[in-house]
Amino acid sequence: MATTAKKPPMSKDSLLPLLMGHVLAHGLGQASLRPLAKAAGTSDRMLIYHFGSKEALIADLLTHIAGVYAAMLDAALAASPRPGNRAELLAGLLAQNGDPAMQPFQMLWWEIVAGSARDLPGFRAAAQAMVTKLLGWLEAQMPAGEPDPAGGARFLLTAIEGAAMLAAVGHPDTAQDGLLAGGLLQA
Amino acid sequence: MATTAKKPPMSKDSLLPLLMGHVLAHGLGQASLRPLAKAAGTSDRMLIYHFGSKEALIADLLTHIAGVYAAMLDAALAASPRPGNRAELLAGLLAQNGDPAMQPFQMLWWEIVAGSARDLPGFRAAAQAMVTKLLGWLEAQMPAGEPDPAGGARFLLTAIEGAAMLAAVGHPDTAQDGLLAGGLLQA
DNA sequence: TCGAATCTGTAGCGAATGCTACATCATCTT
DNA sequence: AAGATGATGTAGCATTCGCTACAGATTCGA
Repeated sequence: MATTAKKPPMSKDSLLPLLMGHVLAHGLGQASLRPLAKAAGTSDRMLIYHFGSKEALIADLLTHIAGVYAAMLDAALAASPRPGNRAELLAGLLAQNGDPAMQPFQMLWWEIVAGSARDLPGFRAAAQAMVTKLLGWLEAQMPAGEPDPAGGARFLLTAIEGAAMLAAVGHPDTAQDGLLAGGLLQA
Repeated sequence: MATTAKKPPMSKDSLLPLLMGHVLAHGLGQASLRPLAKAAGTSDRMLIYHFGSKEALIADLLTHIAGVYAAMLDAALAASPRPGNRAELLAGLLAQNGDPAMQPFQMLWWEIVAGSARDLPGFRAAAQAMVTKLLGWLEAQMPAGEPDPAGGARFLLTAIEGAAMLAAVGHPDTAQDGLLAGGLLQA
């Protein structure tokens, strides 16, 4: 009689989005099996069954997150008009990074960077995938008439990531000022 | 008879350098009381006694690390000649960041950034202190005749941190290429 | 239909976690 | 000398950790 859905068959693919939600909300550092399982509506027992180990779960989860990120960029690329110049592109990127909706993703990103720096299993690959994707997206978004789109995209990427880091440590204006002084932004 | 030193009185100040050594070697994420105590030649019991709680210990440790970092920059400032131009300064900074001896510090740095992004107690303050110190150091190191040393320092800081992040995630050349394309480095 | 393979729940294990109770020892004041 | 104060060791507690053993349940092919 009850409206409870009986059999949505559980699988990695059905679990990963729920796990991602928990990790976005609470961070990777505090991600232990029982809370993760609770967030996904299962038990730690099942997580181990499907993923084999926590280490494998985290690795799978990171690749899934990288995939979601890539899809987001693809959607953004299809939706947004090509900016007219570098400053406009950079300003848009900074605004998007600063968007509160992006904050959980940003916080997760720094945990991935830290894990990548320590070469924890799965972290380096996910971080590289996301950076590579972002770099490609940037090249595609470079304004028409750029003499060196690849180099320009790499330049912007470096600036964006530096700005994101400074924002993360509570120097929100420092990067803005620097990019203005460097002529990458217009007042 | 034995040459064992009996009473070096234990204190926060005597413990912090040893704790820092352990954290540089193994990371903050795996820093639990018993291993930390072992590295410092004590017991978890004593760490709690001196610091009150693990949370307070970590906060004290981060402040200490920020102080050590500041002292390192002061020493470097006194020792190094003023570079002749921005590209020279930037190249020197990138080389220093890439130095293998700096790698433990870099890995720790990303953990601090991640903690700061999540606003873990003590992390934001330590990160801000270090960034502020580095920014001041950069301003003092800006080549003579710079029209806007403060803005230039912020610009370089953004670039350096972006480059460091890209190196941490296994894109070691991307930032280099970008900074070349951006005219901040000379080939 | 029936056996086999695939799922899932319950219960728990051994280790590690942060922290505490209690007793002991050293030192310092009066 | 006597007591007070601070420092240290031993032992343990309650909780959480990743993971496993075991037993039902379910599903699917023969």
